[in-house]
Amino acid sequence: MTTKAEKTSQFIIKTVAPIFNKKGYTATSLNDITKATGLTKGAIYGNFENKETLALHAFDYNTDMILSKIEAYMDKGETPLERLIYFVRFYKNYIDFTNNFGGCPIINTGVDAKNMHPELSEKVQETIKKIEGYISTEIEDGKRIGEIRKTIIGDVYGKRFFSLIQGAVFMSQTTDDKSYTTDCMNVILDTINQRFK
Amino acid sequence: MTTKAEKTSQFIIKTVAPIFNKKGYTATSLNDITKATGLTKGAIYGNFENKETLALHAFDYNTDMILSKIEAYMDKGETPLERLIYFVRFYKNYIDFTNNFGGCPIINTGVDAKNMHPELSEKVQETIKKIEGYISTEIEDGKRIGEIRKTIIGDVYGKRFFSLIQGAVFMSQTTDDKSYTTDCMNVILDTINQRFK
DNA sequence: ATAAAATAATACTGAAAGGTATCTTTTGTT
DNA sequence: AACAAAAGATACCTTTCAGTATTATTTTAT
Repeated sequence: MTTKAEKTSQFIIKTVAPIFNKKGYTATSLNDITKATGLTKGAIYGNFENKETLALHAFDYNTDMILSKIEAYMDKGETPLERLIYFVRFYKNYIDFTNNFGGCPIINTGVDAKNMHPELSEKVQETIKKIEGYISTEIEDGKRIGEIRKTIIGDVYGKRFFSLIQGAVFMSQTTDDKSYTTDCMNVILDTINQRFK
Repeated sequence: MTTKAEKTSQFIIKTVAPIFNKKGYTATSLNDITKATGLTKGAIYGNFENKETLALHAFDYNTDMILSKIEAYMDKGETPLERLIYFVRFYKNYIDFTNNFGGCPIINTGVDAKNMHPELSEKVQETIKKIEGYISTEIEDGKRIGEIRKTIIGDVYGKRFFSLIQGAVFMSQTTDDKSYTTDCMNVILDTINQRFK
């Protein structure tokens, strides 16, 4: 059973998540929050200890949304190599997806929280490691079943691919030019086809 | 002749530039500015119309610093291909360089200004185009003198390389792990050696 | 050296910030 | 339907915010 408070909390997080993502922690004011939710400060502080706690929940909400979507995409593949390819394909439409809530939360929060908010910054780093793990795990699994060359090191390509992905996403979202992501994802797919098999 | 005011203005910009870079526009307060400079609000507002103008000058200061350093590096090369290689080598030490003033201003300001400050965001985009131009110009020049294959398109590799560079820089600076930039710059250098000649 | 002009310090403003204590309303239980 | 408990609204707190008008102090040119 979900209580009223639980539903309100979820509603607040969901409503506020894109605002924190767009404006960053400091620039998002309690006024922004009450205006967006239609609730008063009393309601907000009844459900969350303070602005910081709410921001942490908002980041979790955003990342969970992305991670579950990645996983759903990868599940379409039946072998490690196929799952890896679906992972890359996911990022072809990533910009359209994240534009709905103000851009990539990893980049936005990563930059916003660095130097400003250690706890939030830590969460970003964990998310990065998790997504890199998606890549390296599939590579190592692919090696084990003979689908991917033994010379390909999962960790190396996890970091390398994710660097290119995040770089392309940053460029696309700051210049409003989708060609960065589409081209770079094709580069990754070519690399996989030419060197991984 | 440089007047007192011009020197003070320059001092303020120089002192405040890393603060804006680290904390972002909104999170940087007038109190931060007066404390860092040792000056009072009267002095700040005597030299700058408002906080926004100061932030714009601060961004220009940061980018000019980087652009001049890139150009100095590229000047070491005597041919287009050599200059391109020196360009990439520059980014091998980029993290150590930008750590001194709180990270890459293109990434930091790009994220901070997007959705929040159109004029600053425009400046970031111009800087991106400028640096991509460094890459594509050398490629096209290299093609002209027969140093680089005709099939290599400058614009394409300008965007592609800079995506990987900025991605690696983002990863290195948010995870405090220099290996992203060192590995990715090696990847670019390998690509140049194997496909450009 | 001095007067005029430029520059910086002081003291202040109203607005907005995050947060809280208290009162009111809504909810679930009997 | 009545009541206790939970949830939300109101009104207020202190602090900090960007910005300014005025006063004091340096510079600079004569």
